[in-house]
Amino acid sequence: MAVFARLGFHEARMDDIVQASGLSKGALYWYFKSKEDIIMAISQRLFTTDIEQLEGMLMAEGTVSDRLLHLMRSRAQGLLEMSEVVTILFEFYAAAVHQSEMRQLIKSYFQNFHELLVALIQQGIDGGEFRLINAVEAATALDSLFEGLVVRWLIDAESVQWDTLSNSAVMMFLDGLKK
Amino acid sequence: MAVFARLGFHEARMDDIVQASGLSKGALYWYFKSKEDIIMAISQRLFTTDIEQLEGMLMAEGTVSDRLLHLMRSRAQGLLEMSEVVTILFEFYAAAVHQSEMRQLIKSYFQNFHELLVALIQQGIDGGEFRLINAVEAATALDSLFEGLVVRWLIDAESVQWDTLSNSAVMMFLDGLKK
Amino acid sequence: MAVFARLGFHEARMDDIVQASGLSKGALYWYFKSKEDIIMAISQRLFTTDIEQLEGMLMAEGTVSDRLLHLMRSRAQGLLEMSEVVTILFEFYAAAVHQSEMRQLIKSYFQNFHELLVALIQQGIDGGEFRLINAVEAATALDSLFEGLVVRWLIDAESVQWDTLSNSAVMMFLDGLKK
Amino acid sequence: MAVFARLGFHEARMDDIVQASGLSKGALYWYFKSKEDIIMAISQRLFTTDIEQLEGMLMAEGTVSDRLLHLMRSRAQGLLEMSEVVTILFEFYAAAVHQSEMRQLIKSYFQNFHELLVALIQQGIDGGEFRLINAVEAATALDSLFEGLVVRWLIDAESVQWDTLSNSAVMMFLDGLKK
DNA sequence: AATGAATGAGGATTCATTCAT
DNA sequence: AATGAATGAATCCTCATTCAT
Repeated sequence: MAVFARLGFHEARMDDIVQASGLSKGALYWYFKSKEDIIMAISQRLFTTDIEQLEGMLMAEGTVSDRLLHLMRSRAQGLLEMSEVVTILFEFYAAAVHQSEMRQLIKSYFQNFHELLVALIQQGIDGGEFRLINAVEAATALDSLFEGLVVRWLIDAESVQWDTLSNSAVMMFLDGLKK
Repeated sequence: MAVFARLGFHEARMDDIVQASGLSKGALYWYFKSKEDIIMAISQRLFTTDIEQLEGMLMAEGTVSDRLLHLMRSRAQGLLEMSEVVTILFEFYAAAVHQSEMRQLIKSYFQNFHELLVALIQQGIDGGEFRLINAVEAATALDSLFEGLVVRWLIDAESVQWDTLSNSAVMMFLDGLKK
Repeated sequence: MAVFARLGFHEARMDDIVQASGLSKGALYWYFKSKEDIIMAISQRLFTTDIEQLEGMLMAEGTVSDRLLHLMRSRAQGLLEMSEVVTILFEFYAAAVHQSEMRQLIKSYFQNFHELLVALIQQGIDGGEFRLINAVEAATALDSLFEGLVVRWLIDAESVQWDTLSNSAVMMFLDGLKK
Repeated sequence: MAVFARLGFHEARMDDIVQASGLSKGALYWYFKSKEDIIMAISQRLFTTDIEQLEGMLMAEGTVSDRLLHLMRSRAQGLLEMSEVVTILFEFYAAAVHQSEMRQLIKSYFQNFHELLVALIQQGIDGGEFRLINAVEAATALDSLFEGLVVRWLIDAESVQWDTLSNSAVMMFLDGLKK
């Protein structure tokens, strides 16, 4: 992951990975049958949702707004922790456009979050915390808001201050949903 | 652009471009000194803002909300019109991570929109249409919302219905800004 | 051909061919898309019968025996002239076992000679020169006699003296056909 | 042998042999020190003449013609019995061209038969069954006839009907030798 | 301005063989 | 005797770029 993050999928040479991994060329190919295979393995790790954690959110205490805020903050936290490595994200997105396997994987990843958001927002509506909005559209918007912040951050790190933004941006949006 | 959109930057061969362009190999190199050069030329075309159009927005009639809505809709419209070709977007983003020239270009592109949004939102605040919010943060959020929709759309076209979403998602958000 | 004859298909490196041909690596691949392709091209040249020459035999003057003898001698002559290169023959035969394209080619090559022999022998029977034998079987035998001499010669050059053998061996056989 | 017959020497991987043999990689290398070594071991088995059987021929009852006919038929029988595996023959011949050890082995194998044939034919001459021909040349021709049938058969199985041919072809030839 | 044959450094992959266990 | 993970030299092929015409 470090090698791909540093050089990109195409510029990264198998020799770079050999060196970084401490494996021999043969050993690397013993574990992964091709460069492509390594990329797929990484994507699997990167785009696998911790479903239990998500479901925990659904059951958690507190207002829906608070929980959504918390969810976004913890996702932001996750990104920051692996910031050395997230730069590959676009490589995966780019690959997804041309490879259906990759596309499926990322699609599912997106959908998992999306479904959680829909469920949470519906809770908010049912519980009288939110107005009678379209939960699916609201979830898509919130999803996109987050995804867009990630994009902006990757292109121009300084333009996105996670600590303040993940609060204020999401709160602004949630304000629009509230009664 | 069509070739790159179809194959991606790395998979696209100069011979593919030669064929698609109807030029000879020599002629292609007569006009562009390298593959890199073609990519930069495309990026220049893709990430150049029509400043005048943006400034027109600032002066236009109507409520700020309406104008923001209109802006988002026309950007969405623009994307849809070149949907054959937008799939290269991630390639450019990926390239931006490793090449400062590309990064600068996209950064500026983002910033142009961002500044317009800041100005518009400030108008809204000053005119009493919006609450006393942080205009920069609100603009970043709105920016990101749009950018995120694009990402989701590219990965999973069906999950983003531009015609309804660019309305409702943005409106939801704007509701959060309103008094 | 020289390279393959010297080293065999597998031991011969593309670099050897590059060197022997005076081409650059790129140029070699410009003309032949793979090593396989070169081998197929050579086989095409090697296993292409000069049909006209064969047909000439059919019309020629003289007894059938004389003409058969002459045919065998001229085939032997042909082999000797390219003796530097015939050593690849087994490589082609071995390849034919596993590749149908190669097998077809060699099969046709064999069949061309076979058909000529059948026709000639039939002439001999019809003209009263030969006994009432099965022309197809006789042709197969004569074919095989020649092919077997080639095999023995390639394995053990000294055991086959073309100048005397192509005479005496064939004549012995023809004696068996005569009235 | 089965693996080599199916794939050829070069295409056959040690892993293929490992799998086919049921041995582990280490065990395979415990018994054979290299791929080459396996090939040589197979060749030894394949190109070892049953000298006693041959000598039996010399002493056997019956006319020389009958015994020659019987010899050829039993060789043909032998080939048919291992027809799954004979396809490697060309691989060995091809190898013989470049490796003197292999060449020697096959040469000796050929010579054993050759010497038997010479002896038998000489018997025929001495016994008045055959004309006063050159026994060595006649033996070479008969050898070659058989070898050529094998070649034709391997390339185009249908063109050689062993049951009828090993009779008629050889008989035709023998007719040429008879008084 | 245009052509397209030629270049060759570079790179992913293979696979016979080894060796610690 | 047996295992199978590990080795890395060797090889085919690619493809952006050049340049004589």
